[in-house]
Amino acid sequence: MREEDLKQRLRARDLRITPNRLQLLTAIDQFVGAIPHTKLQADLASMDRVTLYRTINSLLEGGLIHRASANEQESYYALCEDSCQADAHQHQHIHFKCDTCEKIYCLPMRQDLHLNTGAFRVRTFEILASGQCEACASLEK
Amino acid sequence: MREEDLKQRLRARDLRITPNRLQLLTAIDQFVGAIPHTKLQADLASMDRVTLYRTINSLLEGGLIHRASANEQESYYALCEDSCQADAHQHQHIHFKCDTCEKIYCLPMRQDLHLNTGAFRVRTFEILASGQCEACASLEK
DNA sequence: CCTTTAAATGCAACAATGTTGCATTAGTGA
DNA sequence: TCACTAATGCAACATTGTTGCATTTAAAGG
Repeated sequence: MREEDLKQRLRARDLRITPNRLQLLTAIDQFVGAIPHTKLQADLASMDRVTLYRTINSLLEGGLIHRASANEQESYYALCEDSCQADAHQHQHIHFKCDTCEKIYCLPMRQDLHLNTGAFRVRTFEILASGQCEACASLEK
Repeated sequence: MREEDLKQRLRARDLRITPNRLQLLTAIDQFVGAIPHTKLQADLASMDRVTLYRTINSLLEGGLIHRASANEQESYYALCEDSCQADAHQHQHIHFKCDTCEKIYCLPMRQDLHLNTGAFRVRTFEILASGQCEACASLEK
């Protein structure tokens, strides 16, 4: 994605354009799949550790990125779609962790999932899946 | 659940029966929904912090309990169904977090979910949902 | 019931992860 | 260019999770 596009996204959410934010967005954007926090910290070593946490938070609150869980301690981050609203993320996608390469992918949901949960009213949901990704599967053949 | 049942589960997995393990299982069993780690630590304050971590790990590996993610840092734990195998947990259920009371519930899946993920081969999955639970919904009326 | 042995426990120290306060710097609108 | 507020860096702290090691204990066999 071009830097101008990233700047545009920041402006759209009334977030100031700073070198740190652009660096962070670029790192997230260029990584295939959702990027682990530790990788961000390694890649953006020039940025203060605390600033990284706070910058991530700003972008989360602004709805530019979202956090992908993975049934572990570590957090992963990915860019949001344009359609995401800051207050009501509709991530109708699957966070898929490959058992082989350990990357986290954000896959689109190809069907409308209706969770039949009786009297429990579902507002949002997220699916964590694991298995083997396309790339690793084709390597095995 | 009776203590004898809990002991039986430990025996079935070749895990020694100790007061700590029984305490931990009882705490998890009696809590409505999946119990947060911090709550375990508070309830089992007599148990060493490290021992708690190790005991949880033993029970996880033995397949007596499972971890429920919740798009946050904190881990939650719940008893497994009898059908769970230690090596291949098939938790075809939904981890539902109530926005109001913040409890985590393990809801059964009432339908067979087929995740259409193309060349990505799904081995296991977990669904994290949030919204309003039955109890909180009925209080509002 | 006693002995033996490996597993479980408690404690200390450490490591990793995340947070808060505050002084300084920098982005943005006037 | 100025003024104002948000963003940053640094130090300190808090929380969460891990490792090593000496001691205790569950449970199997005589």
